[in-house]
Amino acid sequence: MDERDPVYQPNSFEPAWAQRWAESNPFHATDLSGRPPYYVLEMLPYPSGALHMGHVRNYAIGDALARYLWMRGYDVLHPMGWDSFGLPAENAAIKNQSHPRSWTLANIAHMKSQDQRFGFSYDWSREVTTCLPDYYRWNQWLFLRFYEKGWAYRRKGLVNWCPQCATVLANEQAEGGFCWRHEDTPVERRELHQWYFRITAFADELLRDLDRLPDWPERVRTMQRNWIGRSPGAELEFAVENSPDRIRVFTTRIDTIYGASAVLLAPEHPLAPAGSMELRARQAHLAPGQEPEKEGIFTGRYAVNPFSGERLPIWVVNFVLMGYGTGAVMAVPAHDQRDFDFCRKYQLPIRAVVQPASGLPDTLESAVEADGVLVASGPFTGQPNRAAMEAMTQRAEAEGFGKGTVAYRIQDWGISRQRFWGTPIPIVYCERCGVVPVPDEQLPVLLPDDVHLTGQGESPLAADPAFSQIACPKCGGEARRESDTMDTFVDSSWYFYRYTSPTDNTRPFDPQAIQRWMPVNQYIGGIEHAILHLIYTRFFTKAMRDLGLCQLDEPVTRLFTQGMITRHGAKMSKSKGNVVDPAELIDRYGADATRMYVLFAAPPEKDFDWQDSGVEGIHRFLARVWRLALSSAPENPRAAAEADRAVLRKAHQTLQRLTHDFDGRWHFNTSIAALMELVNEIYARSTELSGGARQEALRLLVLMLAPFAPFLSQELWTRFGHTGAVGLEPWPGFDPELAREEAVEIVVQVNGKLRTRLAVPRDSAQAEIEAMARTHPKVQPLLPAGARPHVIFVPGRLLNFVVSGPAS
RNA sequence: GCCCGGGUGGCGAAACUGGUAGACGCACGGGACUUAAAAUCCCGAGGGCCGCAAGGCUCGUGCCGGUUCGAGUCCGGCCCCGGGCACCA
Repeated sequence: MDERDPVYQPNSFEPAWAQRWAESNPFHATDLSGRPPYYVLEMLPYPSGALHMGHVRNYAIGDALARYLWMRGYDVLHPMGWDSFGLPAENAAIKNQSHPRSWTLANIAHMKSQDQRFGFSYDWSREVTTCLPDYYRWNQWLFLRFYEKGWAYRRKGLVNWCPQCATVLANEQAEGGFCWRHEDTPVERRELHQWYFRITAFADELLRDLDRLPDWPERVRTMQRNWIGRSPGAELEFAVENSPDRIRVFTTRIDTIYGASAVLLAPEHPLAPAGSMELRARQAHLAPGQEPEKEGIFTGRYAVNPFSGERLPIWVVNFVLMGYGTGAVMAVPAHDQRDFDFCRKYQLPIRAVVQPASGLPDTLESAVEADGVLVASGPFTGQPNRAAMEAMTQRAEAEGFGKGTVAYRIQDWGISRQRFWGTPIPIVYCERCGVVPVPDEQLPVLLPDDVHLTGQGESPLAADPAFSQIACPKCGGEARRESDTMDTFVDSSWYFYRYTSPTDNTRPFDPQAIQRWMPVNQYIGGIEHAILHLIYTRFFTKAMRDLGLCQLDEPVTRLFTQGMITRHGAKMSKSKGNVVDPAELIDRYGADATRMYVLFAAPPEKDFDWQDSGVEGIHRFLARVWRLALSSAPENPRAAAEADRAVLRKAHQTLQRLTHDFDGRWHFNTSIAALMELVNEIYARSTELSGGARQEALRLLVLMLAPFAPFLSQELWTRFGHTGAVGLEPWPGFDPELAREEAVEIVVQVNGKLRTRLAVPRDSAQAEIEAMARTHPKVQPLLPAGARPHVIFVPGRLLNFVVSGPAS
């Protein structure tokens, strides 16, 4: 290499370091050291084949933080693993006539090597792969504990079915009536036996504890609040005329019951007459989010208002949901807009029973949902409606036809999937004994090695007699294994507990390791997991706590949601052809430049649009550092103390800014900008700098680059003659004395308008500055002679003369 | 419709508690080096107007208004973009 003009060629040294790190695993959390623990976690990826830019952004953020924390003296747990069950592996297996495992493990190997090529500081000794029996046996074990508690149960129910996936979807995965993987495929409803996790038992706590997560983004907490959807109200029983049937109705507005005009049933309601589903069929082909016209069919039957004794016609309508409340409501058109629209269309009576302070119009043109005083409400007339709610609920309870209750939008989590590549549900069905859990000592229930996947029809495991036909663990008689597998969101609900003791083969995790590492100090991932994964994992924590497995209420203290990377204004996708492949960028610019660019382009929480030319700029910057560090320093006989001071001042100011950025908002774009400024300063002063100052500035620069450009900083650190990992060096402390600016620029304003700037020594007194400013040719003519203008002085910043009247 | 974000040069952005708007970078222009180019190093640059020039004046952070000596930042109203939820009784 030419000593005078060293050329920055990252690919000449990055791979060697990557390999060395892969072998020596320098960033392993020790459990033993005196350092305080810190758990930095990035969401584990699905091994789809190769890293994409979204991964790179996620990991570059986490890695900068993890490396910084190592340098700050923490014992950092920074693990990585693979969310490796799931449908794409099955599809690939069908295509390649192979086992899903081989495709999955090959992808993992490749993506792991990419992670290593990027220099991410993962502790690879803790790698967790969810599709391996070592991991999924604990899914099964946890399932059995849940089963014992009644939190895992089986029932027949209407489920969301995606014809593309050929499997069931959780409600969370079927939002808006479309599959989360196949956004154009409408979800069908099927009735199947399914296993459920009783997440609703924790709904209240999941909601309440959101208030104990101040370091989660408000956005995520709001989304979870809405998703849980708690509504306090009352459940009331309506008798049906000439029938023993009862209809249970849920309402949040019991106060309006004297204004009820009808009882409305969802088409799926057990008392809805045959043919009611007709109403649903007609709304099946609407785009998501489109509300169909309200429609109903009168059943010919009547219910009795338990408060007024009034006869109310029973209708089946298309706008009542079976999955919420009781699947039946009372229609109070005067005080609910939906009921209003419906009753007006079918000419049912509309009677107001709550009069707001502003009064009621003669004819209602829309529902009145405001609070007020009850009218025409029997004995409750004249009461404020809020107070009446309580009184009426009490009466319903006293007379035994109702009670106060709370409805939730969230429903139990259906976890059964009719797929092969997932955790087998450890249950056996015996003709004699019924549902029999697999005994712990028979775990894991292994997935068979020889499979014939077709992608057609029912569950692949059901079709495999070697798997499904077994002896009952209880009576030894003929029995059948459950052939469904678990939703992969089960796998990701507790994987980060496993990182703390990944090789424990006696239990899912070691409570002592949990004690040291959990909760996760900092979790980093995409906003798309705001509800699914992040609710499930909170649920698991609470359930495991109640099982005595850990003592945590919440799994994650701080959550950071990174922004999306788009290109040409759209999310990167193969079908749009706007994908940028990280591997190509490494070939061209190296790993350092690639990961540093995604941090430089925008603050990490913001979306940003990919600019191809941007990486080039970072590459140029790193090359500039390279040349600066490795060119032989010019002999500077004229070395000036002033230059030395200026450069060291800049270096310490940079340190201050970086430390601040890391400890605060993580605006790494400005951290990197500060590093660029420092480099510019060293360049500008290089001919007047003493050797010692130059060396010290470069030392600080290389240490500060370590969290962002680990390869370059390690290479330079080594070439400077140090041994060992630069990433484990202590983060330099900044010296406020050195960082302090000696001269400041004071802005001089007249009436708030900038007139001039004065360079003054740092601690100049106001009187001194004021005297200079008054006589300044730009200022003096604007000050009325003889007058004493009001002066506003902000030390170190500005001086403002306030003169009344026109300033000329 | 409801709930969050967000609107600043040609572009990505910066401005932390109200105090120099546009740091840093991309793209661009000029210069140095070179036979030449690339690379590199240095310089320039928000718009408009005036000036041969040094320089000066003026407008400017989506729009309208307010508070303040002073507003990108605070308050009120509106427009636009992105995201989430959406018949939840």
